[in-house]
Amino acid sequence: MIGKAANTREAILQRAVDLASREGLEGLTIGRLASDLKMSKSGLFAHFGSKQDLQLATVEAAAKRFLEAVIMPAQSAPEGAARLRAYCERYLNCLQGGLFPGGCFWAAAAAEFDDRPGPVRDAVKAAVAAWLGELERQAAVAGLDAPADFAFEIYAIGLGANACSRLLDDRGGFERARAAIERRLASVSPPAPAPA
Amino acid sequence: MIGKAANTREAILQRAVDLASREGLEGLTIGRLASDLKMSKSGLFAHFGSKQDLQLATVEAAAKRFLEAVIMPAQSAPEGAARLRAYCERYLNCLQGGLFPGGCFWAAAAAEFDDRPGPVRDAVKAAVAAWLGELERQAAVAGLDAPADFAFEIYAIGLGANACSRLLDDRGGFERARAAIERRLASVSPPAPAPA
DNA sequence: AACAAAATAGCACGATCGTTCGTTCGGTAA
DNA sequence: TTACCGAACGAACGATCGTGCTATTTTGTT
Repeated sequence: MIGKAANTREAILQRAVDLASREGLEGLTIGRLASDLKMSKSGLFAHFGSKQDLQLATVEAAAKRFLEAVIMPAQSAPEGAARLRAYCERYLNCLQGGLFPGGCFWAAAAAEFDDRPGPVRDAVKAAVAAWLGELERQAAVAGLDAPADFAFEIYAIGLGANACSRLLDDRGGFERARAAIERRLASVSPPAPAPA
Repeated sequence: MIGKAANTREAILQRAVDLASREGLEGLTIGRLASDLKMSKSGLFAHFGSKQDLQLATVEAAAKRFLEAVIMPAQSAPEGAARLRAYCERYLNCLQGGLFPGGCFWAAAAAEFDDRPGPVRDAVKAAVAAWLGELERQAAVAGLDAPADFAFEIYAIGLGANACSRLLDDRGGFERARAAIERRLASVSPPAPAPA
């Protein structure tokens, strides 16, 4: 046993990601988080030292959750169009399945911190840029003629689907997103065959 | 003259829209707003009666600003593809030109309130739905085969361009957005001729 | 110029924010 | 058993939040 602090910290961060996806990284309050976890404010606070450090750790935990739910499971698909399909399908499934209970963490964090310079913004920006970069890389492998344009559109469609379902209560946005993505991929790779 | 309160209220709301586009509708604080305008908190507060009413009035003022900068000027273009082009061009120009100094007010408000039931969320939702509805209507007039899908994509691309420029500091997102939109419109209507 | 009404300021309240401090508890090592 | 150390706690700090009250100033009407 190397210390139970790590476990506690992990539990705090999982809850923090959930809370932040609903209330935002700023609306994520130490008192609220502590009472949710039945801890004292000060006991929780001691794990981080400042609210900004808590926010940074929360962003990191959200990135890990996204990585494990979307990126890693898709690594079994061959690079290129197939992996792009795996990424998009998993991303949309995660939105629908509630990977983040308050809607896409990154959409919320991006909107909240895009105008607040500082380490938190930098961390969010790095995570989103990595996602866009990976999309672009796979698009290049797939042979799309403008990989950066494609990555932009995929990213935008994800934002749209998230907003559609969360704000407008229109779950149909997911299907529209799937169709829009498939429309672009079909030009370089035929759609996956229907299961037997 | 029926009272100068209306003028003061208007000045407050203009500043409130600016502030909310940067800090969010919740980060929009009465004290901050008052000191920005060199007013007392209570003097400002008296115009609204509650923070929620201030937020609702701010949403309304943002809708008016958007209407006057994007919707109304485009009414001179004939309905259909031409008006869609006018909408999109004006929307993107407004993002670039700083109609809202903190990036698209609606993108920020949508992300912030999509999980907070209440009158503010309803107002934001209504405004976004109206924008989407108008896009869909014009897409139908233009003869696109799936107007709702088109409206969704336009909306998503707007969100993407906003995030791209605000979070990623990539102004190129605007050009990508223009290209993506034109790609869809070109199928039913040739691009506008280059000026002589 | 006097007066009523409207608009703004001043002040204080309870609550909550992030943060600090001193203390207590539980487990490990000597 | 005793000494110790990391983890969590409870109380409190100053600041700021939204929100009431009561003056005071400004405005429009006579």
